[in-house]
Amino acid sequence: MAKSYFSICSSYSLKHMSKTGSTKSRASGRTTLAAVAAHAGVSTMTASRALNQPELVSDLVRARVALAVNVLGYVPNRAARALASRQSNIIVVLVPSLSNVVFNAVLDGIQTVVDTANYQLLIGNTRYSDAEEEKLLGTYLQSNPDGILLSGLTHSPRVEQLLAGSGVPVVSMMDLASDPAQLSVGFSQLDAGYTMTRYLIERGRRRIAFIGAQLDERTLARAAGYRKAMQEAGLADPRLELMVPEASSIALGAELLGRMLAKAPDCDAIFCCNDDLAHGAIYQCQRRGIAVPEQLAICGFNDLPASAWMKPSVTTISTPRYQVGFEAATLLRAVIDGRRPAVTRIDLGFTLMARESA
Amino acid sequence: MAKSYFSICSSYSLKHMSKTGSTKSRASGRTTLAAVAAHAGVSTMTASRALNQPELVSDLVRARVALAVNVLGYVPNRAARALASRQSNIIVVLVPSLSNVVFNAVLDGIQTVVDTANYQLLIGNTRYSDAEEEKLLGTYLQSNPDGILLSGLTHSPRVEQLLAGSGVPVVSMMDLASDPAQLSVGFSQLDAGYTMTRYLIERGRRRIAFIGAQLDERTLARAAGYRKAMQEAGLADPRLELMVPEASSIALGAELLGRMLAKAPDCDAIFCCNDDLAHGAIYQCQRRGIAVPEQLAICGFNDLPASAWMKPSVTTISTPRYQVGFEAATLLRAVIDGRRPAVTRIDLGFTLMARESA
DNA sequence: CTGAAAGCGCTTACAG
DNA sequence: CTGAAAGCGCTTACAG
Repeated sequence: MAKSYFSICSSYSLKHMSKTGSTKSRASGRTTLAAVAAHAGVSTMTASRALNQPELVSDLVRARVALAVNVLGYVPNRAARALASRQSNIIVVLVPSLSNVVFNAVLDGIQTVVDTANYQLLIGNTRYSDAEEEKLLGTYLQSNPDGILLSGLTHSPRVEQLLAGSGVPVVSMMDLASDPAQLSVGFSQLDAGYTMTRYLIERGRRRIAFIGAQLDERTLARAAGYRKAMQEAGLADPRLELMVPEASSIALGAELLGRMLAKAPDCDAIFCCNDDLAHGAIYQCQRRGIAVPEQLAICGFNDLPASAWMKPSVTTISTPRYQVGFEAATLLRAVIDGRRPAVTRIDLGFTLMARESA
Repeated sequence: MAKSYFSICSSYSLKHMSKTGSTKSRASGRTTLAAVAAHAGVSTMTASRALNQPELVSDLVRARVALAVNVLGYVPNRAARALASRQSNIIVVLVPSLSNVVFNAVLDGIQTVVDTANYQLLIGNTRYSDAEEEKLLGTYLQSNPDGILLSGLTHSPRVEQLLAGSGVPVVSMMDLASDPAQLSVGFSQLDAGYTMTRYLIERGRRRIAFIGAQLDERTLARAAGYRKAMQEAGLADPRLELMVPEASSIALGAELLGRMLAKAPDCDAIFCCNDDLAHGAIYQCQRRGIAVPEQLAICGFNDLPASAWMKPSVTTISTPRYQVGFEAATLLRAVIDGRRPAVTRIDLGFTLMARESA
């Protein structure tokens, strides 16, 4: 099979060469639409139409062009198409992490929508860094994307400037924008933090600590929700907060548990800003012989797969991440297609999963 | 800042419009290199050189072009560049999963290499499906990539055909090719499976089971290594193997533990084809009151972060996934740059992590 | 060190 | 339903 493919290629090359003459050619050597058209005995633009708007072309032409495509092994040149049509069919997605299950699910949701169209996804990992985000956006803007999907509501001035200058439609994912002019899909991170803290208070916990890492906008919003609930209940105490800029991990959770306990030995619950930290904290408790939840309640955020299976299972907030990706991409497509969305802010909510650990 | 940016844009637009005249223009409206050149008072190609080969241009020209770029907010059009230069500066990466920590690390390693050059990564998630891989490759080939990074050694005939037809250099990741003409970076999955099984045998285990999911090439190679060791030791028994096509997960590991125990109640060790399954199996043991490793030894593969922290910690194989990505991308770059690699098969090895669970 | 011309491989109006 | 011409925004030889 591979062999016949090669021979077809070379026979075409010969024809092509003799036609063009042996003068310096800048051609790439790959089969062009012009070659397909010649093979099918139609003009280039008719061949183009047969491929892109087949309903505008006669059955005969469509069949002959299809045959030529197969025989010559034609692969359209996307760069040429993008240049001529001034439409890249590219959607850029910027996420702060690829190793985070949350953003994997978001990407999955986006992919599902994108797969139904002829879009190509340009995925960028900002690694929670403004500088990286600026760099990636600058690079990806060169590809003239039709739309952009961003994680989070707030971005650096440089990013805002690039975005404004490009005029490309943007949808923000994960949290809800206060400005209705900003398209956003997610849920209120602050409300979720508040809800979890209220849950702990209602279960009788009083010295509730908050452990936060990475300090990205979502962690900060969850912390704000925690603080609000603690203040309302008259339980607020700054010594109960431990915020570090390092990346979340199980190892960090284990370490922060120790630091928190040293800082506030009387704390009776720990709200971890995500499940990775919660898992690490629980494993550390197991190593230290601290009973969870009897001595210390521990809860997380995001409901990672392990949270339901661990012993004790982990109380956490389940987040609609797949839906976030799906709805954000759907919204973006609508805007790209020129439809004015009725709702500019899509709240997908969250669910408290009460389990054994808190 | 955003405001001043806008005003610059519009003032330029006016100039541009008046120059072009009000005839039907197909222009995108974005600043072109020609506009930059005009602003700097040089020809378009000199402006191009100032940007791409600054050393070939006078200091004065370089400065004037740089100024024009800033004033006009020029963003190069990648499609135009790709078309004119017949070089896309795109590298395609196809991985079977994005939610797997292993491939996240591989992508990280690739990114590190790619970031040092002006390459753009086109990341595709094949979801362990040949059909998806064919579709993605077909689409990505339209972008005329300079190189391709593939996961695994074997691919469908259609993929092989597309690859051969494109003439684009390919490096295979994760396992080692037997054919030296095929560029590969990874380690022997079979040897790793063999090594783990030998370890269990040497620790006195006799009824060693193998649990495999997904049944991708790597799982199959690990199973082959397991089988080889079991046969050599005269311990082989088909009832000790449980292979299912479903995707690996903690939940599946928990389920398969039950099925394995029902199938072979006398088994004294379970080699799980990856850590997700091992974690699920261990959690299930905790729920059933089965002592690990006393009653049943359980080991995994890949050394996920939780494996070192769980109680019991998990015996597993640590794999050089970041290095795989890094070395594969480095090798691919060398080939793209026309260097003939001295070694076509890079063995990065693996490490057995002996911990509490086995 | 700099430039006029041609061309990369497509699609877009405009005709017929 | 089909086609001749122009153009998208860059870079590549080739000169000077």
